[in-house]
Amino acid sequence: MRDVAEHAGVSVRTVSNVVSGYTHVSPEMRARVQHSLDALGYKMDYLARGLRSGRTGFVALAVPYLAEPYFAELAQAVIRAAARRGITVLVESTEGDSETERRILSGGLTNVADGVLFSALTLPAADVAATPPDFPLVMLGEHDVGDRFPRVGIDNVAAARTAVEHLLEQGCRRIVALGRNGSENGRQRAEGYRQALSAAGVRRVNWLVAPVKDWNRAQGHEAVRQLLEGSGPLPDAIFAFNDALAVGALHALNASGVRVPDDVALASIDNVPESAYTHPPLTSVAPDLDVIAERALTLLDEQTGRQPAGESAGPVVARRESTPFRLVVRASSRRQHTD
Amino acid sequence: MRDVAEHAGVSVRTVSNVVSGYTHVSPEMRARVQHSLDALGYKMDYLARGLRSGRTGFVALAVPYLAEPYFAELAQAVIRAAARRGITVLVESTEGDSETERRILSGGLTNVADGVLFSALTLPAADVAATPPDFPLVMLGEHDVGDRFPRVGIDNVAAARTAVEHLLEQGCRRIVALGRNGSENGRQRAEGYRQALSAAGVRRVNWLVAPVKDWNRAQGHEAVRQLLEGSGPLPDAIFAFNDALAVGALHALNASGVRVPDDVALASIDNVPESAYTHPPLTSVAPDLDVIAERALTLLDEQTGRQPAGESAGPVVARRESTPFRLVVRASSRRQHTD
DNA sequence: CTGAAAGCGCTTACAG
DNA sequence: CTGAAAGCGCTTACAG
Repeated sequence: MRDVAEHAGVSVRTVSNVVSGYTHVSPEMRARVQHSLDALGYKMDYLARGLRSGRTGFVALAVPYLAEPYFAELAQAVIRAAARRGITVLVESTEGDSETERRILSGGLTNVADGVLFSALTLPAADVAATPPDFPLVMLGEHDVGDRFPRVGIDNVAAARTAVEHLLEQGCRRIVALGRNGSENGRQRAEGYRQALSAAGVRRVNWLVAPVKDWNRAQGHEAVRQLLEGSGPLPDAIFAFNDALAVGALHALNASGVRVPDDVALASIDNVPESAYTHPPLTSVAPDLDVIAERALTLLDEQTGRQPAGESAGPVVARRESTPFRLVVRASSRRQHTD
Repeated sequence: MRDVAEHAGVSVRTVSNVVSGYTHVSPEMRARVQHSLDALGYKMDYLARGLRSGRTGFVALAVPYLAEPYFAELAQAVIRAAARRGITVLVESTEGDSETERRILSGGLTNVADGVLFSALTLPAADVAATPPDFPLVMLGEHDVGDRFPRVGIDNVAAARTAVEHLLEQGCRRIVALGRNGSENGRQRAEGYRQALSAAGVRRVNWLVAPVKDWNRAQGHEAVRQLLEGSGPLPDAIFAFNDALAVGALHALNASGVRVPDDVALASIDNVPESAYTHPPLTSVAPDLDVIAERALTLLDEQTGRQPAGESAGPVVARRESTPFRLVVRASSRRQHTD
């Protein structure tokens, strides 16, 4: 920058003003500086800027498993939304490790990022209450860490209820839930499941499986395999807490020659791209990831811009933002083949 | 850091030595400093360190589509490998945009990362030759940008040949290739396909589809749907250039009631997790992503540590590293049901 | 509208 | 083995 200033015969202040898009620079001055900028091939060092200004232009995104389709999609959506704002995303994959989650909460990413978007899995709300993070943070998904920080995601109770209501409409009555209510996420989806059954006056089969942490294909497969090996009566539908579990379930069903949806219908939540290509394709509740990403970034901005003139250094007003979702009906649940 | 120094009654130099793990510090001094470090809750500002030392501890990874399972897996592997070295990964998704790729090549990520791992899609080798990047760079995958920079990935010719040889062993003779040879990646996989057929003395059907850039489920589905609608004779096998295309192909096959593998066998490359759960499960060539990530990081390190005592500021010795792969045989190609 | 100068939090020759 | 000091590339009151 000094070189540029010399080349243009101005002070570094002026160069800084130009590259930062500061308004009060005369056009001819701006043109002259721009010329030198180009001539010397100047490239802003964002780190140095960050050191001085306290802002880096980075946002960190921490997810449990980047390779799980849902999180990969989410990350993609966040990167897209961030790019629109000219900010770069730093992706961290916690691998479901609670130590890593705790480290992130205590600011492990924070001197390199202006804020963090955090999709937690195991983090106890008590920890958050004990040592509240002192940096801009927004939680993604349902994991509950108390209400000190905003959270954005779909209304899981409603999403689960929607999926189960759909199965009921198809005539299913023995609907099993595949997942587990050990996490906040699980509790909410289980609650939606119960609500739908109660409202319809249908007896709960209430059969819950799969460890809390791993809502993946392997767990879904294993759980349903065991169900099929058992001697009990088959359910006539499975509501999986997410698509990964549903894909695993479908695999077990297909392998055993159980017909989907005729013998057992299937519906779940996430609507990952893969679900449109399974055999049969999966009915799933689709969150709008672009909206989630957009809102999350906005809520982060609002925290960054804190500390106004007055004294209002109070805690962030926690908000629970429920983003829209829709049910995508596919063959896995379509009993009466209407189309 | 100054505060810590004061608290411990030493100079900042000493504090810096301690936190950097510099060897020549007396144990008692180290202990005293450590005590102050803990007492004050010191946290290193890596940006400031980077500004001074010229190294940030970040590595950038640029992939075409983060949400494509293969790239999500790759990113996960790179993040894991980087974590072992104490470095953080910055993930960029180019969305297959050549402008973005060019920007990355001209150093768009470089003042924030010590080096970049780049899985390019469209970047012309000529561009790279014209303005060779002046930062540590290693190319991932087969995209050819000339030999100024190391490249790591599987040997695609061999991988494709392996898959096709396997189909031939199953008795298939009319083997169609699903993909396109417009990219380097495509050329190599097409070449492997040809080699396998020639070696077996089998006539090429040589039927190539799907745009260069989008080897995804939708393209695979569409291409095979059109094939099935055509009046020509059906192939007895499809070799898809990657799993995403294969998943799409399988979807079209299943929808048309074509039996896999009995009518048409199917094999591809990537072995993404999804492929173990399709119906039937997909035969695929599995690259070892952990090895790729590990080697890529090592090759980056070697470039960073350049400029030895002597004058050898010559160009990096470009190396083509071929990482191991193995064929995972699943039901989609198993003609004689041996297990 | 523009200059001269301090400082963000570190590291690293240079002395001792 | 440790100190005092310069400087990485920026931004930003403070003057003018």
